[in-house]
Amino acid sequence: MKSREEQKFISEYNPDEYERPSVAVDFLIFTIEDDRLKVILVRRDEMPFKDCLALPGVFVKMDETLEEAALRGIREEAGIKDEIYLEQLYTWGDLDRDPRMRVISVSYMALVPSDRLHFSKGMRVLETALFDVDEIISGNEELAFDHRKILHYARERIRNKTEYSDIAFNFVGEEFTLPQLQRVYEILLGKMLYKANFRKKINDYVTETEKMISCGAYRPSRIYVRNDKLIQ
Amino acid sequence: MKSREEQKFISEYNPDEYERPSVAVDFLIFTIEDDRLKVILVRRDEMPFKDCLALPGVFVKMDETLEEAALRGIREEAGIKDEIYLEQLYTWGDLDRDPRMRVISVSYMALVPSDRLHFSKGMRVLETALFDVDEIISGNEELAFDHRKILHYARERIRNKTEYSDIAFNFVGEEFTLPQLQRVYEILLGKMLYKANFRKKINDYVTETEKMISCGAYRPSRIYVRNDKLIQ
DNA sequence: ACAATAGTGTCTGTGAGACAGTATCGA
DNA sequence: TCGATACTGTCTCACAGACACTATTGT
Repeated sequence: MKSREEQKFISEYNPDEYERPSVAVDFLIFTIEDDRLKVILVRRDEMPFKDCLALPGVFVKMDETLEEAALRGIREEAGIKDEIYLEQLYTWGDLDRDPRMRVISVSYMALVPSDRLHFSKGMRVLETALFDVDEIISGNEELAFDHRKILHYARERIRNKTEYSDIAFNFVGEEFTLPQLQRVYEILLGKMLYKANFRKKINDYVTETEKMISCGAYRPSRIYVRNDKLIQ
Repeated sequence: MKSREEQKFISEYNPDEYERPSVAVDFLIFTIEDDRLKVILVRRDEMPFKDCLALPGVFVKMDETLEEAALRGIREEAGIKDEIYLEQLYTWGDLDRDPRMRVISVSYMALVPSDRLHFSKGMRVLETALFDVDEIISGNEELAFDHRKILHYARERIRNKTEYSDIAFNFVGEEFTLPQLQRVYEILLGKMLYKANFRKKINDYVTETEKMISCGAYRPSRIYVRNDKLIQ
């Protein structure tokens, strides 16, 4: 039997000698559908939190990076082949996150246009579907683990970054109209915007094409592309 | 021997059955000293990267949260008793970060006024000292692991948040003069500021006191405090 | 012609940046 | 009185916000 001092030394400096937490990656796949910000959630088919909604996630394997683990899970869950916007959000390490054992979760968020999503129901899950983010956050339905908190954190991050970055572009395809893009901004910011001001603001980030599109009736819109897509 | 399919199933869904990475917390303790942004680094006394500079860090114990692990390490390393500004930065999970084994590192940064630091040399370390951040980042000295990348990331974060938040206040004490605070902003942003403009900008966040202070010679400065400190 | 959506011109207020000026100390 | 630092007033210009206006389609 080792002395208490030796034990302390070992547990602090030699990670081979003491218990390790599990490391998971949870991912928030956001999209815009029917004029609402939505996120992919799964309904759990096992304990704990059976029948509850949860963020999809995977455990990190020894031969993959965190981002690779996230992409693997996202590909499985949402059937996305192409390149997508992926950003590490935050790492959650509370002791009682998971009642079974100590799990540290690194959360990633992906922003995708809705037409790129093709999800199939995953294993050990009752359903996989898109849910209205605001309704889930302020609703009464119980979410598994600390996933409501994570979703709330991500929602704030999106709102903030919409103000000072161009992440909103990730919700539209390569080609888009300015009314479409403005609608995305309005949904993310939760407020209406003036057309003229919006166009002045994003003018430097977009380039007009020759193409027009009639979405429904009335005057058609001009199709634009992102500037950096052109430069490449 | 289990079948390949069974193996896959287990490795994906039952974290008890497969190998886990180690989880560490690395912390960047920043302060301002001699008109420079500085960070606490240790010189390693063991392999790998023996004699190299490294960020201080600890392995996360099973009975402490990530933030508790960071605070424990910071208290040991920098002798800080009081409450300090602490912010999670990013989680680094590349496969070859540590040549010995798979280590996932959650990085935290702390911002402290220099008069609160009282560091003693830690165990298994040759020295613990403050280093000029810009010199380390652009210098030639080898840093252990991916710690130069982490330091660079933190430096950018500080610069960005100085623009749109009040984190700079964490480098001064409870009481401060506006010339002192302006100097902090200038160091963090890497550029000179106009007195009048600076004062207009921060006017809403500070409250003047009756006290004055003569730092050296010439006209003394008025002492200010943060607004939220007064409200509490 | 009219309804509905796409797109533009312009006024105003706010705030950052630049700089000149005044105030108060020690020597 | 002078040098050095603390502090203030104000001009300019860019830009976000608000709103009115014109343009182009389908019915």
